[in-house]
This record gives sequence, C-alpha cells and structure tokens, in this order.
Amino acid sequence: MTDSYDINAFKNPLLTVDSVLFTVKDHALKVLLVKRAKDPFAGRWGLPGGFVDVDLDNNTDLTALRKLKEKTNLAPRYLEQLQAFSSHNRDPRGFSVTLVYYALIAAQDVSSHIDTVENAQWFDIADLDNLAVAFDHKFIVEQARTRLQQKALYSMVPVYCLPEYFTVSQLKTVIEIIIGKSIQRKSLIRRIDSSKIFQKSAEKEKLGGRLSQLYCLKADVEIVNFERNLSS
Amino acid sequence: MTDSYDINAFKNPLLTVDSVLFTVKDHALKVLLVKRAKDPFAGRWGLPGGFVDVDLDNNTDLTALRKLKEKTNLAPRYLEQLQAFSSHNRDPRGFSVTLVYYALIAAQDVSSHIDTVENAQWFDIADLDNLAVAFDHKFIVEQARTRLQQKALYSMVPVYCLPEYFTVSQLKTVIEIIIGKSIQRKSLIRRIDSSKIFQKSAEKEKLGGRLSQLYCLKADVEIVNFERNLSS
DNA sequence: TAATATTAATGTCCCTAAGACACAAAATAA
DNA sequence: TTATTTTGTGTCTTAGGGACATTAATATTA
Repeated sequence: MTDSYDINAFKNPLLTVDSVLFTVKDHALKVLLVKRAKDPFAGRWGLPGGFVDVDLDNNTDLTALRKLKEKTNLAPRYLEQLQAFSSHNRDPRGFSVTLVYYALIAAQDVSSHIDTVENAQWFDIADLDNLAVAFDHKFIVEQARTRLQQKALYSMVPVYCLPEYFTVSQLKTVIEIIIGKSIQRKSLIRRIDSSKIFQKSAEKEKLGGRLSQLYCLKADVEIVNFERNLSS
Repeated sequence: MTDSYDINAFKNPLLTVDSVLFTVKDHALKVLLVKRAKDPFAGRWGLPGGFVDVDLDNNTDLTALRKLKEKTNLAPRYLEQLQAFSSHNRDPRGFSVTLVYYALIAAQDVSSHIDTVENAQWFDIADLDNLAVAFDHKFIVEQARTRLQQKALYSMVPVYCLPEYFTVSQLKTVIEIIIGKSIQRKSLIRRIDSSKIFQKSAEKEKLGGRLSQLYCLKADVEIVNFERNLSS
C-alpha cells in the first residue's frame, strides 16, 4: 500500500489517440492512412491521430473525431473504442500509450472530401503487407479489422459503410467484403426484419433486373446484437 | 493538417490504470475496492489502480497487475482490457483518462491474502448502490459487469473464478451468478465437451450424492468463443 | 438390508435461427 | 415474345441450445 507517490516524480507516459477508419470501396476493405510529417517515422504512412487537447476535447472520443477532421477532413458515421496499445518498443522515443478507435464511413461520403487533403490515402487492407507503416500501426490495423469482422457476424454495423438508403444486395456485398466470405441473402433479410431497426422506402433500379427495396435505419435506434454468429 | 504541435505546449492528460477485480464468493458476484488514502475522494472506496511507472511496467497490462499486487496483494488468473474512460467531470482536478481492466480470481485464492491487506474489501455488486464510491468508479464497475456478463454467454471465462479442478456444478453456479439467471446443465456439459479445452480427472464427492467428475483447463489452450449465446 | 433422498450424468425431443436452394416476381434486353 | 438478370419468398435441412425425463452413483435413514 505504497500510495505515497508524488505524481510529478513520474514521467507521465505520452498518450496519443489514433483511429482506424475503414470504408468499403472498389469491392475491397480500405483503411485510411496519413503521411507522417513529423519525426518518428516521418514520411511513412500511419494512422490519423494525435494528442489530446484538454481545452478542445471533452473526452477521447472527441479527440479521435477532431483529429480525423483535422487530418483527413472526414466525419465517420460510426466510431468505437478498440483498445489501448502500449509498450516500450512501439515508439523509438520510449514508453508510449495509444488509445485506438475504429470507425466506419460510407464510400460516397469520402471521395469529395479526401481529394482536398494531400497526404491522406485509402489503402487496400490486403496491400498493407508491402507498405512501410509507422510504429505498430500495421498490427493495430489488423486488430481493428479482426474486431470489425467479429462485429459484422453478430450486428449490422456494416450499414455505416453504406449511404443512408441502401439495398439488401449492397449490405450483403459490404458484409461479405468485411468478413471475407459469402453469406446467405435470405439470412440477411431475416435479420433486417427481426431486428426491427430498419424501415422500407420507395424502390430504385439497379443492374437490369427486378427493382430492389430500399431500406434505411430508423431514427434514434441502437444497432442490435444477434444471438448467433453468421456462418463462421 | 496542422501537425505543427509542440508536445510540451499541451497539458498531457493524466493517465491512470484501474482494475475491476471480480470474484464469486458467498453465492454472489463481488468486486474488490480499496479505501482511498489520497485526496480526490480520500476515504472513499475506489478501484485499485494508479499511475504507470515507465521504469517498472513494460505495458499497461503490467501496470494493472502491479497495482493489484501493491494494493491488494492479489494476482488475478484472468485480466483483459475493458476500455478507457475520460472526461472533464470525472475527476475534480480536471480532464483525466483512466484505462480500465477487468479481472477474475478464484475465491479460494483470495481469503488468505486479502486479510493481510487493510483497506481492501470485497463488495457485493448489488450493494454498490448504497456505497459512496470515488470518481465514476460505480459506473465503471457496472460497465465491467455488463462486459463480463456478455462474455459469460459465449465463452468459458467464468472458470477463472474457480480452482484449477472444478465440477460441472461449480461452473454452472458461477456462470449463473455472473449472468443472473439459471442455465441448463446439459448445455454446459455440451460446451465443455465441444470446446475441447478441458480435460477430465479423478472424481471427488460433494453434498451427498453421486460423485462428480472433475475438470481442469488443458495446458496452453485459449478460451474459445462459441457461435451462440446462452439463453439470453 | 432395503428404501429413500440427493446430486451427477445421459438420452431425447423440441425450438429457434441460420444454411441451402428451388421458385416465383419484376424488371431489362434481344 | 422470349431469354436474362436481379429481387424476393417458400421451405426443407442443420446445428446447437432448452426442457425435462431417466438412469447412475453415492449417502442417509428406516
């Protein structure tokens, strides 16, 4: 019970907040990286993030959102804490802690904004192996992807990769790209119905064929979790 | 892209690491709290935790373990990151971040050690409402409990509340106490068998009746996640 | 010793939700 | 009109948990 610590006697470890922002574009899962301007790993690609500003941010969620806005000019539709990563080796300057969020945005909400920001780029998650990435960010992206994949098996979070109004086929495609395997269209429709968080709309056409029903999230509903995973 | 921050120009927010240590004792889910010696909320009960010591801790997991050892003399059998909590209001001194872990320990591993530590006490999770708890630690405990409950529905983590060798009935009881409802013995046995992470042993007697099979975790196995939740 | 009580384990049927897939419906193109 | 393509539905199968009766093994008691 040696609680006689003097706070200032300790090197308070540096805390950063980073975000793994995903989208589904060109039939692939993409992650947004920014080219680092400053020294540790300057010039390399890394996760958008930075330090908490206690005058601007009421909590770390807002830090994540603010940094995404600053560095990429994007506002994700879904944001959730992944976990903190810490060690002596992950930063050449010594012990460091990064609190990592993962986030989703629709591909349509991306194209216009991202072009105005140099040094921010979408990378195919599969191409990351051959890329020099700063810190342990490659590992972190992999962890975030695993979490997203798990979540996609028991929830409808992938809708946040789609526009407000979407078809069953679009949702099916996005889920399949995220989890990396095909799913049953019928199962998806059953979940859309049973979850009761979506509502139907007017129809719209697609690639020659029957018009498809448009759905959108009801207002002020929570994404529900299902009792079972999809075909894992 | 204003990445021209001077690190030292910012008040780097204080980072603490706290742990919600659970056990199942006296047929109830208990959480360990320590009486705070220092000023913010001095005298109140709070989660065991403290500051990272970059000279001692190679990562925050080790900070959590070290602080548990220092403050309660306990070494949990299971430790996992819950999430970080941050805001301006949670600490009267201003903006603060706490990285919270939740942990499990067997009741048998507790009684002897805990007695040697004054100012550490197990509280029934249901009695916390009527207790003056420091910071937002009551809320945090509630979040940790929810996470543990969810986990108990699709994994065998509750075994870490039991001694190395345990019976099906013991595991059933512990799970039921954690999730707050009764489960089917048959379902539990099916999971024990299908998970293949447990092995049988010799038998032992209990309250007058047939001797019950003892199980223990196989060496170097990971706790598996099941595809479905129990009777939720 | 035999009957009863108690707890453990198994056998079996039911139920739910996902998987598989055929088929019908609605649109386009030839 | 007919073929094609995509959407949506009907329905049977499958996997695994829920419910609960039955059997097994031990202790207690008449």
